[in-house]
Amino acid sequence: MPVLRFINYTFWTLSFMRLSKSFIPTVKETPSDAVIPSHQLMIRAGMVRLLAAGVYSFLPLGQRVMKKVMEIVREEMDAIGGQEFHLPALSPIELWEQTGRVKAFGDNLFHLKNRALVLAPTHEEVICLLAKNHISSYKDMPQIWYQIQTKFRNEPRPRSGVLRGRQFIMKDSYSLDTSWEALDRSYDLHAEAYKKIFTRCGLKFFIVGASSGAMGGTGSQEFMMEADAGEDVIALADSYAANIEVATSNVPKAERSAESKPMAEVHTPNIKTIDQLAEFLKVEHARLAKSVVYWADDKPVLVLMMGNDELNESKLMSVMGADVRPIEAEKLLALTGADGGSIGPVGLKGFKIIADKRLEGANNLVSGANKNDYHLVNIDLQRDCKVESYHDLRTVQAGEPSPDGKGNLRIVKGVELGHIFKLGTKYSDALTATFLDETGVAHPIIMGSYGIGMERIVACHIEQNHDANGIIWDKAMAPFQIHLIAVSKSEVVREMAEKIYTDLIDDGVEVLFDDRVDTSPGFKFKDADLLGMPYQVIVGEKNLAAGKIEIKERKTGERTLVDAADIITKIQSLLV
RNA sequence: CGGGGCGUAGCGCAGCCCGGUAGCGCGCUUGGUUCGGGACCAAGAGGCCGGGGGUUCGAAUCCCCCCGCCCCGACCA
Repeated sequence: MPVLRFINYTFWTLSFMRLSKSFIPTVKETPSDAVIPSHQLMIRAGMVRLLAAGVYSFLPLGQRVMKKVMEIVREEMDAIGGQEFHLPALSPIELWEQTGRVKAFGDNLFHLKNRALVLAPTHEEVICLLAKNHISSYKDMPQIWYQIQTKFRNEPRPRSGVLRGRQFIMKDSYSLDTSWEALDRSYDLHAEAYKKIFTRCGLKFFIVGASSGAMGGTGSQEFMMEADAGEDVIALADSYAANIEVATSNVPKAERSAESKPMAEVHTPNIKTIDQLAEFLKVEHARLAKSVVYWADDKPVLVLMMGNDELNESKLMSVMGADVRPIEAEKLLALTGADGGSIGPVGLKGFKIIADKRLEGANNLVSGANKNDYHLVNIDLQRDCKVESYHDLRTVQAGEPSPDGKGNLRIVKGVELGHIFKLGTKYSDALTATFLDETGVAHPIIMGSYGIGMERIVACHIEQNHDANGIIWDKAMAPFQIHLIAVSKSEVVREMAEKIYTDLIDDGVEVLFDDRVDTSPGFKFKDADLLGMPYQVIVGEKNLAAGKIEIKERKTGERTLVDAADIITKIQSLLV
């Protein structure tokens, strides 16, 4: 559509550029600070430069790619009825105090010294405030509000280039609904839009069940890309995928024996670990109830885990509805009279006691006697102590059977591209954002929130699409579709290349023209592969003498000779 | 925040152990020769050796403090 293309480069951005006049500072050597391919290549291709830890300048080429991604995101958000906003980065701190998130974000929130403002790390509060002031009737909903805007988070350790920065661009959207069913619809619309966005961006991704963490709410899913550089750990099976924070598996429970034997105290000198204990007492791990002691906010809680099962802090946090942290060794001694290896549930006073589901109803168990170097054997959790409740609290391990019965779990690392949350009424309650229903009764607005990391899409695309020579852009993401190279500075070559350049511009084709005169052919080819446009159009003297122009596909390396007269038509056919 | 590494020309690095006032490659400038896979020759420009303090006749080099960057961990919508 020629008209759209016209709009494209008139109002949006120039769709053509001469390399001789552009600022695209490519570098030959791999920067020593960069470890992962996307980071190395984004620097080498002149897309970004570091300004401070976790803070990057986007240079023209990088900015073009970001704009491509933003356009895709805009189109898909608009398609589900989203309305674009631009909310401020500066935000009054009182607003964040009202929702308890000054504390929740802690040091991760940037505070301003000379005003009572914070730099917004996300925008639930601002959205909710707008809703509180202007949404008053069920007739005003549903709404989907979004923006593509810079977020600030004081990450303790930025890393992996733009994958984890202290400042980054996020597409964040928020749904406002009158009911939980309506929230489900808004949530599903987002899930579908996200699938389209990541597919259009040429990313291989998968969706996992996730923890809501400090965002609060009733459910969430993450859109992940498998990558060693990732910071999330994912459990995957044939048809199951979940963040390790919430992943479950079909491991067997500790069996309850028919007979509960009498409990007895056993001297276990110098036994510190579960493995030593199992060896010393000659019992299997399923008979051991390991005690792990945490603070849940300021209350001590003893958690019983089977054998060597690892306690999952995220799960514990959800169960307790509180911040959790391991208890200090001295405090533990003071409260129980024993050290870490000898703690148990029997006769323990002042502790909330919960246990992993694997131990539910078990008997003839071994646990600490709350006396150093002593354990109790034949504990019956129903008979001998008060376990308040059982929950899934363990961290799954690779090789365990999938909870849906299909295959075994494998554990992979992933990068979180997007995250969608059913928030519910957490923010509308805190800020009293209510609406009146058909009968005139007030209810809190039901919210959802949804985020996509823009830089992550770009970096992940490069992680998945590169080779030893450089980036390999997908057409949808490429800053330019065509990298036109005038191989030599001979008159005929230059004239032909110039003609192709202007013809492509007239046609609305995005073209980067390597018109540099004092640069050797090899240098131009290396740059072209590094920058990674989908097609290179190579105008060289010998081919041209035979009336031919070469097209090289970056992805396959495949070269085609085309009659000079047909070159524009040929290029057009490639870009359909 | 804990552990480790690094900071010397725009970039990548050597020199530091063993103190004597700075070097290599790339890039850059000028001239010339090249022109299909990061060309060659010649002549140049460019550094408060991250900052401060100390030791010493003398510090890039040894000692102390600080700052910055990277990696591992902790943390993380």
